Amino acid sequence: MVSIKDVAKQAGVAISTVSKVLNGYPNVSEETKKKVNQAVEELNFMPNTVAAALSSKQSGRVALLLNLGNVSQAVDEINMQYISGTIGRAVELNLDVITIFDSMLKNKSLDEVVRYLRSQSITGLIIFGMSKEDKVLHRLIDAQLFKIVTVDAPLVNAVSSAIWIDQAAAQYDVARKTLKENEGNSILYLAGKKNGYVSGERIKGIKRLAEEEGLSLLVRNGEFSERLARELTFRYAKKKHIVVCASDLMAIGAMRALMDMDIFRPVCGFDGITLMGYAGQQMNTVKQDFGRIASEAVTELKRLLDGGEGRQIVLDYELVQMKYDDVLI
Amino acid sequence: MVSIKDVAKQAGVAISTVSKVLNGYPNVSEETKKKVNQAVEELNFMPNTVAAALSSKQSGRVALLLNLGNVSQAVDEINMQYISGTIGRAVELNLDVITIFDSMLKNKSLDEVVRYLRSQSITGLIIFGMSKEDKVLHRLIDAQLFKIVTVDAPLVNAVSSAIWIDQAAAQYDVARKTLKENEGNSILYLAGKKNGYVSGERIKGIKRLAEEEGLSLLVRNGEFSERLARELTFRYAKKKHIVVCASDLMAIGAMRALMDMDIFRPVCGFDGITLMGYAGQQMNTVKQDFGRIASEAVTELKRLLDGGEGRQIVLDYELVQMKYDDVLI
DNA sequence: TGTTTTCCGGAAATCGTTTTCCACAATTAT
DNA sequence: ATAATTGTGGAAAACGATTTCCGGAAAACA
Repeated sequence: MVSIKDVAKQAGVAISTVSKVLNGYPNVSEETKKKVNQAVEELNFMPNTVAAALSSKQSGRVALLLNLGNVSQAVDEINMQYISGTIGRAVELNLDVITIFDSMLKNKSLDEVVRYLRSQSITGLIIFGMSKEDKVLHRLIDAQLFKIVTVDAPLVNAVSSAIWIDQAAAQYDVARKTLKENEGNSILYLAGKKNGYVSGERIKGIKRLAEEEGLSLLVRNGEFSERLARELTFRYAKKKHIVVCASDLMAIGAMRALMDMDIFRPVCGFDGITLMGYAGQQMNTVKQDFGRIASEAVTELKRLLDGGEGRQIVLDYELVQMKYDDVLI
Repeated sequence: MVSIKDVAKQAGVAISTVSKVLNGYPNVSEETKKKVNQAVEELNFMPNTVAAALSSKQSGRVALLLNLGNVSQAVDEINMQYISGTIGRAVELNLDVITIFDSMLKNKSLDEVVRYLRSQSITGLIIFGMSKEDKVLHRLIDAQLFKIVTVDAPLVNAVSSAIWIDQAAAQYDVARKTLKENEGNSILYLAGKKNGYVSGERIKGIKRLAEEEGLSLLVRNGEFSERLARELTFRYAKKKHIVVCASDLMAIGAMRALMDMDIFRPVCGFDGITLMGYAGQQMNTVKQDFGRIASEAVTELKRLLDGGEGRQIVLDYELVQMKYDDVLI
């Protein structure tokens, strides 16, 4: 394997000089740079990222932490977009990505998690979809031992950034649109996880709408479960209701229940997943571009790794209607 | 960070001795082992995998190569199962996993790919869903520079194993079952990719069935596309046909087309993805356990890395009918 | 011309392991 | 008792980078 040593020999310079050129340090003359770069070309040299990671604690090894909480095909789609978005951008920024699932961290103490990450020379993390209850992750962020970007969790400090879309506003918007299109004055809201950050925000949004418009509002906890949404709809949905759901999957469950009950009332969802096209009925939903969110998260993490300060980033969303033709491939 | 050096000091032995204990080498007395293990406990030591990888070219860094060819939510489900299956098992076997998408390898020469893998200290690969046309990957396997496990591609040599299910038999079985349940004598077969290994095998299976049963068989290429399956069904499906599809997604497209045409004929699919539950009609399909396949692939790769010889492994499958209740979460 | 400053490039230590080789002690064989 | 064998642990050289520090040449200043 061709190493930096071979490049140095070929270029007739010292190893350290090659390293400097490669990493764009100052104090290297143009002439020397040229020699080195030429040698790199000739030898087809590519630096060993493992050695680099060992040597400088800086070299970008990054963990992607996914919450596989409910495994379902709907979530699969979202997670795949997270993963491909993350890895794609990471390659562009020369970061190595290790994918980790929350299940691998279960029953681990903070100490063990830190040790595991350190043993992998990981210096940065991107955490997707973490819940309020996850004590270990919270303490991990608090400890400020790693640069962290959270997605959909408002946790910011000196070395951690947070990326999200304004869930409350989005929920408000999509429900309001559905309402206006259908002339109702009563809402059944099927919420997500009790302890989820996004769920809480979405509830705020729907409450604001109800207040502003003077609507009656019935909130039930659907745990992001299609089955539960179905059951809750059977139990609580009245003819007057517009059913607003905290996720597309729940919206599909609700819609199916309504169809079984021969009640034809509007339902709206949240996420913009493909499955919505198969729901049998066109619905409003909030489309989040998960790939872009992931890509932004990586970009932000890179900024943190380069010494940037933690901050919040709010991304935009889009209201769409999804039907079969749109999702057909 | 606590290193092997600290452990050595704590245990009152040499660094090399600690390493030997950790890696289970012989020529270490029980007493010394005990001392070392105790020190490891006390210091909460965890070896730095990066340093290990650098030092011994053996230390298990493994790449997971995914073909994202058609991105669709159906494939997302499959890929997520591949990914989680791979990573889950890899953790158990102490392997690091780097996830790579085929798109990252596009337009790269064999040399570049090899260099990239080497620069990452990757010694083993698992390749999911590769096509016959992929010259670079074929040459990569031929070169025998890396231990490789292919899934659904019959490429075996001294250092590469292949894992698959018997696609021909599975296609034969599921079509035969559907046929027997419905008393037809004519098949419209919507095939997958022209150059896919699995597609070819499945065609063999359906041909054998047609021969054995004396059925008329019309084969059309559906490219694993739901849209194309839909169009082909509109164009070619006759009342007498049973429509056999090389994937669930195509089966859904075909089923929808039939419904639009008010022809009610059986359709069968292949894969066993969740989306089948939303098709509106219960269908036969072949259920492949992708998570298990991935897990077996990792196990096999580990065997190769430990010096095992390349071989073939054939996994089993299951015929199922999928309906909404089964997929509801 | 002599002194200071700036600019370049190299030598060497370091990161945390693995692995080879060697020395010593303990055991066995002669 | 001496020689040969074995078992056990340590010293030290890798692995391939990064990074600190230092010395000499060139440029700037006096």
